[in-house]
Amino acid sequence: MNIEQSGKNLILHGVKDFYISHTFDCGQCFRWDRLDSCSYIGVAMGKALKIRQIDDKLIFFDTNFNDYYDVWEKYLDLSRDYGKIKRVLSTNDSILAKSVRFGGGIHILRQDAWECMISFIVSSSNNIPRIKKIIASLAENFGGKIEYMGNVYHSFPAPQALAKLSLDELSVIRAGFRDKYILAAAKAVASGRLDIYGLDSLPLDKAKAKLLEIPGIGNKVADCILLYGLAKYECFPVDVWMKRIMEYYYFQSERKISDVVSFSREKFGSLSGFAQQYLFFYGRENKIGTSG
DNA sequence: CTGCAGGCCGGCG
DNA sequence: CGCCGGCCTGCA
Repeated sequence: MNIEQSGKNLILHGVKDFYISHTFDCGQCFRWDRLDSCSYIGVAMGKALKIRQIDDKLIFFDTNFNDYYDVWEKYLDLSRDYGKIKRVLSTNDSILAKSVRFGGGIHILRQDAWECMISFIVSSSNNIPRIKKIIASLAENFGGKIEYMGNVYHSFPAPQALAKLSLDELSVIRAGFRDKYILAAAKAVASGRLDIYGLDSLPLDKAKAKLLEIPGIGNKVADCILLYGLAKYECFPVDVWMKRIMEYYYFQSERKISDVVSFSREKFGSLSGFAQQYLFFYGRENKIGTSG
């Protein structure tokens, strides 16, 4: 992989095991919008970015080396050897082998843990279009302005910016019953009671217990925060979709969510989170479980 | 118009 | 413990 500046754009050549369409459409993030078949625009880590992929070439529009190395390389997880992960997961597992072939460009984004926490609180009993709308509204109303390529975008608001709001002020984002959870989470982080960015240095069980103290965060939401925001790759978040997908491919009958989680973590070990992403993308794109 | 969406919480047996 | 109804809102 080599990188060059071309005018205002940055171009990465020789990209392997990464496709933006796989990565942005496998359910882990909510702030990227598809512009056309090979381009997306989004906001992450306080920066806006338009990105285009043509085969093994990635174009970062209006970006410099500093932003690439400080922000995007880590966020997009571009320095990890996904080829190795895919080989290990594909061994002796024909379902995963197919999933990996199908969604071979998936990366697990290293998202901001705080944004991740609020995003997955919002995801509870909700659908993706509305989740995206609520998070966009949160940023537009309470986040900072970002000027980029002649347009204005908005960063995800800081904990302090949300913690000082009343329920009434927050109601503009139309989050419904989740509004009180958002405020509680913001207050916990803003006050220092929850050191969200320090959780990655704790053992998994300790970190998870801390998250579960926040109202609105249960087992599934906690696993999402740990996996997508805190790089705890042994997590295997199971929502209703993953439950159906695992039942369809591995059990051929119904299982409790807790049993699906323990089975998967036992089977996939430290690569559980990666396995979950490949299976989720494969199952959903093949419409597994869309009607029972 | 009823039903329901990428869960969580609280009450009950 | 496990099970189940209710929850905001928007959209089919």
